[in-house]
Amino acid sequence: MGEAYEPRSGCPINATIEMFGDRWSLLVLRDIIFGDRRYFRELQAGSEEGIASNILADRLKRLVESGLLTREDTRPGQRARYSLTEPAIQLVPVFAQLGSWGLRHRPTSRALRLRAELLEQGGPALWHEFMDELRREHLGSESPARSPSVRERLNAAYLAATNSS
Amino acid sequence: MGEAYEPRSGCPINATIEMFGDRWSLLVLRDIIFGDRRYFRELQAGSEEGIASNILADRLKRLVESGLLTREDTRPGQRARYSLTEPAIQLVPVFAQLGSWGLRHRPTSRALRLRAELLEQGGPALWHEFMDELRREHLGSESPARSPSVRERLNAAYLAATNSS
DNA sequence: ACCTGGCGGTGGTAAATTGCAAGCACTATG
DNA sequence: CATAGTGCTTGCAATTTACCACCGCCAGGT
Repeated sequence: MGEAYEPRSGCPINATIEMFGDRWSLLVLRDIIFGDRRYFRELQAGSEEGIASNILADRLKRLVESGLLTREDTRPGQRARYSLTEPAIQLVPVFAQLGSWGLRHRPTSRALRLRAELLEQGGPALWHEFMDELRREHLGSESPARSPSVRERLNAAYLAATNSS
Repeated sequence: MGEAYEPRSGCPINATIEMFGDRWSLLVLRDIIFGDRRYFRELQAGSEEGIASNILADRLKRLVESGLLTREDTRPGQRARYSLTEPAIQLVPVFAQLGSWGLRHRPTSRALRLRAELLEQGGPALWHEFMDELRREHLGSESPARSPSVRERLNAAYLAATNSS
């Protein structure tokens, strides 16, 4: 994977799977999108699944090469911020469907399930509101911010569940 | 992967990725769902991406173990038919979103792109019609069949594109 | 100048996965 | 009896993945 290589077939589903069809790429993007993690160590330390540092480094590099992330270029030793690109932001509906399927057919923890449930209930309208929010944060687009943000709502539900259980 | 193992985390997205997060599982399901391939050699010979027989055998076994497919049990030497289960049928919206993303952000061939475009234009209504169709074919549920079927429509568009180009 | 802690990684190694080519046991057909 | 077709299985080499420890760089404090 990585840069622009030739896909095995011209099928859109295959072409997508070839970019994300591994155990980590989508999880890294998930943490950036829903967890608002922008820096290497934030991503590593906050990882639910415990990603190893070299795998995280490799995936970040591939995601940058394939145009899903941009990396603020800094001198070595200084922390660099990663930002989503428009293609990555458009993965929100994919995440919503993956989450919906998972909460119906896989064992999940109550707190983490809530995000997927809210995204499902909110439907495409909520997804697009969230995508606009991500464009503001990551692309610096100039559109009015609503409050509370979608992520704040998702996190509030998560926190409420972890405290009350 | 395979049978019911403990997921790395309780996140629905991760739980889903752990089932399909490889380069072949989803493609096998795609061919069964959209290509109506039900037998081992049909799947191997018709594969756009050229799956090897041992990998196909492994993935079919895992998909059966994890409850996404059922295998008609036959005497050895006789061909066995694979059928989708309800969880697998509910992957249709996931495929639709993966296809939509792929045709916007990845190079795809015109003919194969059409299926994804039709699924996108049809929206959730078409997805559910298609899922009902799959339930009839694979689960033997008793509901009235419409004509032409969704798959017939998808394939007709595909064939029209391959002939005219 | 020097230490300290945070920063984004790299290297070594072992395990798992993949892909290719053959072959196998069985059944149905002629 | 031979042939073709069924769903796989077996070796084996090559690649990929993953875990662990460790590294060099820079900023800030003293």
